Amino acid sequence: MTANDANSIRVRFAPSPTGYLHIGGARTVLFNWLVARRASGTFVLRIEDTDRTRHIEDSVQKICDDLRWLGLDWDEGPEVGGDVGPYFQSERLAIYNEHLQRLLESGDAYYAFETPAELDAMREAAKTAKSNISYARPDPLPTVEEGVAAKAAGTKVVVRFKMPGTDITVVDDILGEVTLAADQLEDFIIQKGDGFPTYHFACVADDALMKITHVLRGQEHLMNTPKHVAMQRALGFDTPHYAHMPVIFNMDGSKMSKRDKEKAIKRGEAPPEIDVHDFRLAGYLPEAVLNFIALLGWSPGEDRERFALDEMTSLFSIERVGKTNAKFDRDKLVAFNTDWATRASSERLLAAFKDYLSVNESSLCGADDAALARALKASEGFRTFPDVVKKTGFLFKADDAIAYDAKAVKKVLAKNDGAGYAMLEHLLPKLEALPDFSADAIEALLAATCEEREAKLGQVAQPIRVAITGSTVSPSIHESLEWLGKGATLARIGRCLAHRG
RNA sequence: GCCCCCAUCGUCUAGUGGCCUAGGAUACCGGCUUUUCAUGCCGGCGACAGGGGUUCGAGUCCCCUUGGGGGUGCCA
Repeated sequence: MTANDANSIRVRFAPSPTGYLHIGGARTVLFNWLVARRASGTFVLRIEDTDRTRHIEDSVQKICDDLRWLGLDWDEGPEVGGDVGPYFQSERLAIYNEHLQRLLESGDAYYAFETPAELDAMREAAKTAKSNISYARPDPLPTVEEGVAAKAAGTKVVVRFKMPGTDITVVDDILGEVTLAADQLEDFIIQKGDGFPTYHFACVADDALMKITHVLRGQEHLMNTPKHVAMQRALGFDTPHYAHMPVIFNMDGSKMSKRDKEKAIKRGEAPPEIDVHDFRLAGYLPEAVLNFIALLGWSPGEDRERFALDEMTSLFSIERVGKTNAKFDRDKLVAFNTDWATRASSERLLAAFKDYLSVNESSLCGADDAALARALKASEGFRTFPDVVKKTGFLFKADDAIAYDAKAVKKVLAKNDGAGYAMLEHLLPKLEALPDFSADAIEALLAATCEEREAKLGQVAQPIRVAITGSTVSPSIHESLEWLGKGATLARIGRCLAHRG
């Protein structure tokens, strides 16, 4: 069976280009992608750019980049094309108009002339009247001719879909049957005053025309579905399988919104990661992000929870997607990342680390692969990539660029009448005299020093650490010194001593 | 207001009438390992929202209440 068989599964992810890919959107893509790959079906990427006021430049590029970073590819869509394109809704206006005409001719849609202000007033009135429906269908309905004439005269007109007046039941693969009463369903706009279709209409037309068989989307779309089903019936389209997934929230129960970042900055806090790109910048592994978000609303059972994309693909099924909204627990994500980083091959880790440095325009970008790989190795057990930089960054700096952390200096060097400084003074000539500046030789020297001074290793190692890194964090002291080299080690200790007082 | 969806440890979840004195993960607490920061290992704390039914038996089925979420746009 090939992906083009008439009965094969086709799914889609249809973002609107309003910025980076949101982490919740990533979960939606993932589940769709999993359904497609599991069934050897087709995954379509479609851009819903029908709202010109919200369009943000470069969004499509960014979304594509984020998907690539996650390792989720698409079979049809931007950059790759396909047989049922175009895949940008803004390029499909002629197609929408054709189907809109059918609706107009069959009487399932009609022109409407209310202005936005008038509609606002109607909504207000409905509110005070405690009515379910705010839009009163005109009686008699405007004729097509009246609509065309009004348009020709330059009046902004919209087209509304005429709901059938019956209850509508949606069959959802996650939620089961959901019925909405006729008196809850009012006529809605399918073509805006600017001639663009609304989401409802474009989505229904495209899903049908692109032969989408399964629609997996967020639960916020559940109430839209009866409208979509009604249009499908009027248009003679098949209704695809629907599956509405639970929503992802912040730990405090609020929505995960891009605005959270600005709010946090205003409060002087670090901005939280919200978009996929944020997690990339923050030094997470896409494997960990994917693994973590897969578990938000889905579980394969049997207490299994660590798996890569290929394992997820064979484990996934819509039947096992839950109904309960989830909260995004960053602590657990960090734990997953730590685990994935520990288990990743050195090649994989190096590639991911270089990507991290690159997107952050880090000064370590210029370092060679061997040095970076060594930094990774020396940082084993790190949680996210910033930890690696924090731990090994001193190796990539000039000797005189080391800044001393005041707390570290006080605690390790200045305390006890400058015991740390004294230790450095004691150590400096010994290190200088060391013919072989290897980790083993350094270890032997430090061990001997401990014995002769009746000191613990920490009392010897910590002053050195602060002298060469400016902080109390580095890889093992032996490894650090060997790597730094004799010249830089002596220079830094000398400089540290000179800074005293 | 009206409509719809949901409800197991702080969090993510397993559980599809007896295997549940409710399992795992993460967080938290304690201990061990350790030259720093991490990691790792061991142990502990910790939940079926409440109330009615149904049944020999309910976390699992039904109803009500409460709580959370969503919809009610010329946004998607």
